[in-house]
Amino acid sequence: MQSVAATRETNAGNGLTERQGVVLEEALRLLVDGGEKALTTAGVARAANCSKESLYKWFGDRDGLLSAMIGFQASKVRTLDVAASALDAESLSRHLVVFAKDLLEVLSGDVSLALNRLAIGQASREGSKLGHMLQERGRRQIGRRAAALLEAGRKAGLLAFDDADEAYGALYGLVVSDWHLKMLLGEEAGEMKKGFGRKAEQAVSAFLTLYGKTV
Amino acid sequence: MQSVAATRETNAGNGLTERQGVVLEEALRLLVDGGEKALTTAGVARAANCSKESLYKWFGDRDGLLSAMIGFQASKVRTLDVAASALDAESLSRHLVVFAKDLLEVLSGDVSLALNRLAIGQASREGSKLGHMLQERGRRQIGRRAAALLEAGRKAGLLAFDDADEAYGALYGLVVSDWHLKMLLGEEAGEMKKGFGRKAEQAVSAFLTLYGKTV
DNA sequence: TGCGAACCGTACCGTACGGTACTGAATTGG
DNA sequence: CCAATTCAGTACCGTACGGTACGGTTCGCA
Repeated sequence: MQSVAATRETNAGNGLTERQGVVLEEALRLLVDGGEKALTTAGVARAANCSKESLYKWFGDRDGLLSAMIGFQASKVRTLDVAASALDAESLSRHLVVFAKDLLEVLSGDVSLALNRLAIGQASREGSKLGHMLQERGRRQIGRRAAALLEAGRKAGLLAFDDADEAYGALYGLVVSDWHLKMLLGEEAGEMKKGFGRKAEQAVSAFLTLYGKTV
Repeated sequence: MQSVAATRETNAGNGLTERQGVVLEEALRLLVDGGEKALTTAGVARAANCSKESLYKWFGDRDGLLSAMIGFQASKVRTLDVAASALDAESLSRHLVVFAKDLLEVLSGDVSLALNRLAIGQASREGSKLGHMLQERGRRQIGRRAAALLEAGRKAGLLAFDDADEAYGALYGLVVSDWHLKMLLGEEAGEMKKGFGRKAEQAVSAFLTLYGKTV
């Protein structure tokens, strides 16, 4: 990085320089590969070719680094808004299946699993600050996408529910079941990914049986 | 263990002396209170009034202690077998609701959450040995209870499903949804426990809509 | 050309943890 | 009453980590 013009925050509204983004990327790679234990300040500095002093200047302390990693990763995942096109029963079903597959893909991603493990590990102490961040910045996003989809389905007379949260909870549970926990516990994700398509279709079919208006 | 007479394993078939059981109990308390970071060998020794040397003699190393803790806790949770009584639609529903509530109670328990957090934290490295233990000794138990219940329902002509695992997956998902993850991430469990009853009934109702034979 | 800011690389410090070794007390069996 | 075993308590060692300080270098800027 050189002249301040080029160093200026190029990374959305994060207040992060691109150099810092590169460092966070490297830190995420370390976390994914070796878990929290591998995420040492010296290790990050070595991997990213920066000095520990810079790390502390940019992120304050180790916890600040962790928070920045979660915020950084969340900022990269933009949930595309559903084009509120006219829905019929068939297109709603297709949209739901796509959503279900995306959900499974996101939850089984390397970085997602690593960050969830990190936040869960820190949940006992420290008031679960990271847990709230992950919940807010991650789940809320995909939850909004689902809520919009469900609401559109209801507006189109294709779905019937009183409580949108309850309906979303059912959809989430049918799609994810205990797969997420199994993956967090270390079950090989590679073997399970093949079943995502079938699982998504089954879950959506069941969800429509519960909440669909069409017979 | 020495003269084998006085020190004999009094704790089921675990090969554990009762003294060792007390130590593990204390270790679990430390883990629940302060997370993995609080579970130091010196801390356990101090809390349990034993020497570090004894800890290493009994459990080998720190990982052995962790494994022993999981095995010890699992050995205390005995899943009562369902009395294969004659089922009608109403009693099946009641049994399912009880199962759902028990499931939520177990998953939201202090020790369960702490051990799951511990195993998840260790999942990245070490081939997730603890994760498999937890999966095998914990989930398998309650899964068997559910499988027996579902099978009884099918035998009685009250449930219709081809794949028992799939049906159980749906039941689990409808009951638990994302509550488990939220609690693992540090969401206050106290506030949520009030909703367990309603949640269980809703989930069972939905499950019977999907897999019940009675109209 | 000289100044200052940012930064890399490394050395350093205090601490805390896992694991081992030793000592003295208690208990047991003969 | 004595010898043997176990164990608590403590001291100790090596290591690794979080955090800080410093020398040297690059680069923009005047």
